[in-house]
Amino acid sequence: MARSSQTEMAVLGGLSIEPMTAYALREAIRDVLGHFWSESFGQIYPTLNALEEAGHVRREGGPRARSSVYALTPSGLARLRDLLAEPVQEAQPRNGLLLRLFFGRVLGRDRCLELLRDARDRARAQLGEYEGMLAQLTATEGHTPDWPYMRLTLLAGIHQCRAGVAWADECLTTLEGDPTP
Amino acid sequence: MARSSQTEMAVLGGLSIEPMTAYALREAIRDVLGHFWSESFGQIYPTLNALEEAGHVRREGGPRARSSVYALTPSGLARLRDLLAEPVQEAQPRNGLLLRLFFGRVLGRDRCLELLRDARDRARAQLGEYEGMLAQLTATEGHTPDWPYMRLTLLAGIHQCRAGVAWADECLTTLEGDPTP
DNA sequence: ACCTGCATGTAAGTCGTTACATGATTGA
DNA sequence: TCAATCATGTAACGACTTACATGCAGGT
Repeated sequence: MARSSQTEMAVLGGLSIEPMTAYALREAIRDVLGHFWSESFGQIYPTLNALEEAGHVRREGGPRARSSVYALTPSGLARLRDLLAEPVQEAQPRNGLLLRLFFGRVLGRDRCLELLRDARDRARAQLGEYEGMLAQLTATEGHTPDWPYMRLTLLAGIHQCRAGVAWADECLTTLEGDPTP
Repeated sequence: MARSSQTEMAVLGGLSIEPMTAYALREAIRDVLGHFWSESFGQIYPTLNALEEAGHVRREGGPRARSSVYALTPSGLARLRDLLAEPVQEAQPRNGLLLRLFFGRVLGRDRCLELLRDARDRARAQLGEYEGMLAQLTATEGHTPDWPYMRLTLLAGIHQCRAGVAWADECLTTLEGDPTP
């Protein structure tokens, strides 16, 4: 068994795009899924070993080679399908920014304004990045069957950022106009 | 030392609103901070004990009483201020819905459409709840100095939900119109 | 008499990160 | 030759959840 079905899903899914080394897999997860997923080495290596033992991935190059490429087997693809079909399990929310703002009376209004301005600026910067990535992706339309699905996740990031900017702006306006210190 | 500064922050913050029992604290965190924070009993009790030992909270009623109320001490308030001023540490993102959609080619278009419709409906329902809560909160304007800060976090939820609905709608339109199976 | 809700805690287990240890390859 | 990057793994630790164990109070 892999460490968790969520990690297993990300690993099998990554290999369903194309075979690669554990190292490349981690980079791909960081660079491509980065805005909605993350895995660390400490998860990826044990998971790959477990998946190999279960016959869900095939290791080419062997453990002694300087680099081994993992590829999905038919049973691995079936396993991925099963995992993807499982109900979505939401992580319980933990938003450090909102926690600090909620206790804003203790933190002080000025600090809250700083936090909000910061959040807005980061959301704006992030939005620019996503829009650039979307433009790049749009240029390669049709190159891969994964294209429409990759686009979905980028759009999610874009909508989130826009909402973040709008929220921070609205809050800044009301808080700045507030006479109470 | 408490288990983690994040849990400590939530616990001290809760008691900064008003003194209460561990049980009530957990309920308050679930009901009031629920849309952006969560803590379980297994975290709250040990944290309260550690905080009492450190002198940051005072326990009234003692461990033998059927119910003991915890109150913030001056040093606890100072500790809370320090914690709130610490830089926000973002949890690494883990969005199970987006992970599934990203591998949508394997999952199948129909399943993806289901997921999106479901996400949209849940976002809509959630939005209604938040708007109700905001109306309720607006009615008690000025009753507590925490008011403007509570409002911020509710607004965040509302903006998030609206973005979620708009995103799902946009994705549904493009995916449904897509001829590729 | 019994059930529900309030209340307090512990223990085991899962999940995940971080730091450490190691070594090959490649380009400056 | 030296640094950076690619590459593979392990061990220790930390955080958090879940399930369990217990008991009182109040209403039906």
